Amino acid sequence: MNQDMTIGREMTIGHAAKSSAVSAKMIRHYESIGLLPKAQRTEAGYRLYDDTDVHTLRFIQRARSLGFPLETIRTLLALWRNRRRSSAQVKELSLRHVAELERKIAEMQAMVRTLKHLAHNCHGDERPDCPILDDLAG
Amino acid sequence: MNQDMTIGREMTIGHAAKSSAVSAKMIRHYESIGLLPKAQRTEAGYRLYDDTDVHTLRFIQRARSLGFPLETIRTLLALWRNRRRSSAQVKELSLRHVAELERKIAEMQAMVRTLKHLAHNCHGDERPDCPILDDLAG
DNA sequence: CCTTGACCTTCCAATGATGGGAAGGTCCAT
DNA sequence: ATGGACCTTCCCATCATTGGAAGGTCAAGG
Repeated sequence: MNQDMTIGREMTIGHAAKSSAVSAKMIRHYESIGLLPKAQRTEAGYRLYDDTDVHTLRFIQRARSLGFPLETIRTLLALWRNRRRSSAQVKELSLRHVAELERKIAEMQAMVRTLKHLAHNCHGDERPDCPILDDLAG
Repeated sequence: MNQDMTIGREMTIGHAAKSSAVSAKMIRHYESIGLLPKAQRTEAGYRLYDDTDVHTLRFIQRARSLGFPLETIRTLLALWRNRRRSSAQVKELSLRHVAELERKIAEMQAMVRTLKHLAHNCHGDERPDCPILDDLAG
């Protein structure tokens, strides 16, 4: 009687999407690249997800929100599932990702510094003279 | 006698690429999307570039190195060529770009902060316990 | 004259993560 | 039975760039 309400938490892709904050489009995509196992299907071909699947999707979503690339997330998922993992591996992956983020941040900060300097020296009025264009023109 | 050496600075795409630090591939691509005018051609169909073209390519290269997207560079090139431009327009484009860069920087910095915090609390040894995975798993 | 190697050409495809949309099938309530 | 809200697969677009295949051109040297 309460089988549908409390036990069988199977849901269609739209519900799994809302529960995990991962779009249905991306859920299908993750399955297609093997990041998620192939979902169960109804007789009509609809994908079905359970709580475990949603848990995995949330894991992916959180990892994406921290900027991890999907290939790294693939490894993180394997480590998460592996009870004999070493935390050193996870930490290593994370710190490499941090290093990559910091590299990109530094790159962008250099751009910002240069641009602010150039813009600071630009009148920004109706006159055509512009140190920004002068810089770009070499 | 010195026509080839000093006056006719026409060169093939490979030379233009080296002179501008823009790859031949990208020069062709920029032409195909209309960022560069169609290059002159030899009878055999080889593209030919002169100093003005190389100047434009360097402009693009420099703008790319400051992170400007190609569509913005299209506008910057038009302003560069327009003697009646207002420096205000250039400054506006630049500051919008700076704002976008700063937005991305802040986003990445938040990721770095979180990841460093998590990694700091991770033993990073052979044990499986890992606050990073705990966080991702929610 | 012919070969070799370094150029050049166009066209197609991949990257990484995501979104948009078409064409068509399914499910459920009215 | 009809409509609307789902679902399916498939293709395409983004952004800037690179890689490669298949083939043409050019200059130097044997």
